[in-house]
Amino acid sequence: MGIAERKNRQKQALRERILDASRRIVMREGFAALSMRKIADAIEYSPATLYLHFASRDEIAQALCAEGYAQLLETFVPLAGIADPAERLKALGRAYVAFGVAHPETYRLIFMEDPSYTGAALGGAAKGALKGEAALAAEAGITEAEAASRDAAAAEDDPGAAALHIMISALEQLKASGGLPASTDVAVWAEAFWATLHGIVALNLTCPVFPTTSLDTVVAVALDAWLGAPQATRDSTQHATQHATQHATQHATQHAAQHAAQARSAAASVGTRKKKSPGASAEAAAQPDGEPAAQPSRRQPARAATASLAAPAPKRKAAGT
Amino acid sequence: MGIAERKNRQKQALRERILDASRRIVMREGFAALSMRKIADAIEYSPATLYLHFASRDEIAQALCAEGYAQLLETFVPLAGIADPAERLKALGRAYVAFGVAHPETYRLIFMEDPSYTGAALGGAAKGALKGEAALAAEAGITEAEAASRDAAAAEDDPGAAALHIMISALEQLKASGGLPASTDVAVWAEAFWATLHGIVALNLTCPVFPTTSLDTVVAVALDAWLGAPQATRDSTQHATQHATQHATQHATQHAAQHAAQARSAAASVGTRKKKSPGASAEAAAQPDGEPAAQPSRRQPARAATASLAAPAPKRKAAGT
DNA sequence: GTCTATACACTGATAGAC
DNA sequence: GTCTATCAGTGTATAGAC
Repeated sequence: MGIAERKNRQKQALRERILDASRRIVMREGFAALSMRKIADAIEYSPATLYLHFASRDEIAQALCAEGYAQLLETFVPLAGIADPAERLKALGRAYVAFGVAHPETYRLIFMEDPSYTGAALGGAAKGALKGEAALAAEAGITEAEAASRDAAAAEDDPGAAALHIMISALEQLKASGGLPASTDVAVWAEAFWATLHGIVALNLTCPVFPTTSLDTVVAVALDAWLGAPQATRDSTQHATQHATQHATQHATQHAAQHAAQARSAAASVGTRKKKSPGASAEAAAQPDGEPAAQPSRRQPARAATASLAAPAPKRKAAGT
Repeated sequence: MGIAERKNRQKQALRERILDASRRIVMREGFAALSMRKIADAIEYSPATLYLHFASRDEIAQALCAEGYAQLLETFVPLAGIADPAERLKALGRAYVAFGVAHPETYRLIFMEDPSYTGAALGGAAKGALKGEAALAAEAGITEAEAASRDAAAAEDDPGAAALHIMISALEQLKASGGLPASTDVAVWAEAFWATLHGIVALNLTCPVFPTTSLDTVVAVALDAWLGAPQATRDSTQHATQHATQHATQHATQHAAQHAAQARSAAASVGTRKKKSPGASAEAAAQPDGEPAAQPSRRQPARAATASLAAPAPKRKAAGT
């Protein structure tokens, strides 16, 4: 069956080329600029060929989403080893925001574009993760290391669920160690916490005046609100929600940022897209390096100064112009 | 100059008709389905005519955004009268989420679609609002009633800034009355708080598995995290972030929901859009009532059960199919 | 089985005739 | 002021060549 295998390999290779080209287009021009014709031009095939490998543009987008989830998970995994659950959650939160800011197009695609995209890698499994598998594991006395390895195993199946798992188990441990009231509903708490992080990233990507000061400061305030001030033992202050806006959390932020930055070298994009430029796609395909040649974006000067990580957001609008 | 005035009136009338038709299309089929041709069909003019009143589709969208901001502000104004600043902030938070869930297409358009839309009504004025005008007012000893009337005055100019103002002044009062540490940076706190609310709404509109339980519960947890448990005086508990997940906050939630629901009668939408149906737009235009004839959406059965307010989210994807 | 060429029904936007 | 005709683009479907 060598022939069949070779054909299969070729098919997979073409599929990979399609995804490569798509990824490049999305990162260069934003998801809205991703068109079947553009992909076809980039890989030098006819548009119809794409449909032999993907049923629709949406399916390509979902494949890219799966990659994005895996990428986000990679950002989380090394942080799962942090001993203190509260610190671990904070590190995860910072890494989450850093990821969204460092890879705006990826984040947009995964969490802000379409429910079918978001659900693609966050379907039933994620629901299971939120519902209490972790709770059972924690109550059974599973160690952190064991939990981490189980997360890693689950990662290949469903990165989204795995990422959730990392957070949930930290939460369970925090609760078990008295860091949270026993009455806390872990699933609800986790969702609300996630929503906070998502809100910060989403507003940063969408709202021109957010944040007015520093993104790190906002993140620090949010983490303190949810997890208490860092160096206090959390029973010495009478109002744990606030205090210490920009203290010792800084180094951890930088660590997370570093990690996120290395996961994928700077997602740059074009502020003002060219109108026509025939052959631009072919040129892109010829470029061997997958990542873009950083082209400075000055869409919102205030933004560049305020975000600690490079986070240009292209005007994503394909259609005809 | 009676002739000129009449012409001006006619021009304004057509502009209004364009916006009316656009609003209807967005609420029926989602923003992505808003096309110039569809609007033109609805008002029975040629597509080119639209460009005499709006420079582009984006400009129409921005006009719709301005309406949406005003609508959101209307939801806030009556809540500005709540005496206790903490309760006021909670009511505002609940109203915000309720608004987003009740008017998903409006919310999407305003806060999740495009930075230029979000910035349209939230430009420099909002930045000013966050920067400390409110702080000065509060320190000068301005009463709540006076502040509210000033907000109302500002509303016509910039609803977005006015809405922010309402929140910021509540925050200032809370801080002044000792509800927050003196070291709190009000602008940062407000942004982080807003991000939490936005995250809840945005995930609810985008992520199929959010929330796994009840939206109200998640909101309650988030409000407690930021503002402390409701009936405690906020210094009796050693860890104020948690406690009381679903206690007495319920009646207030219902109040907010009621208000949001009355502001605009149920934003319904179409789950699976028809493929062609020539004449559908004209039919829509003929319908005198601006609001849609509720057409049940069963996109995500879990969603309908989980959200306490009607929140169908159409598959927003125009393009050709 | 793989792929291309062609076609269809759309999109936003514009030039120019009336 | 309004419309017709048109441009350059879109996702997708299908007939038919290899």
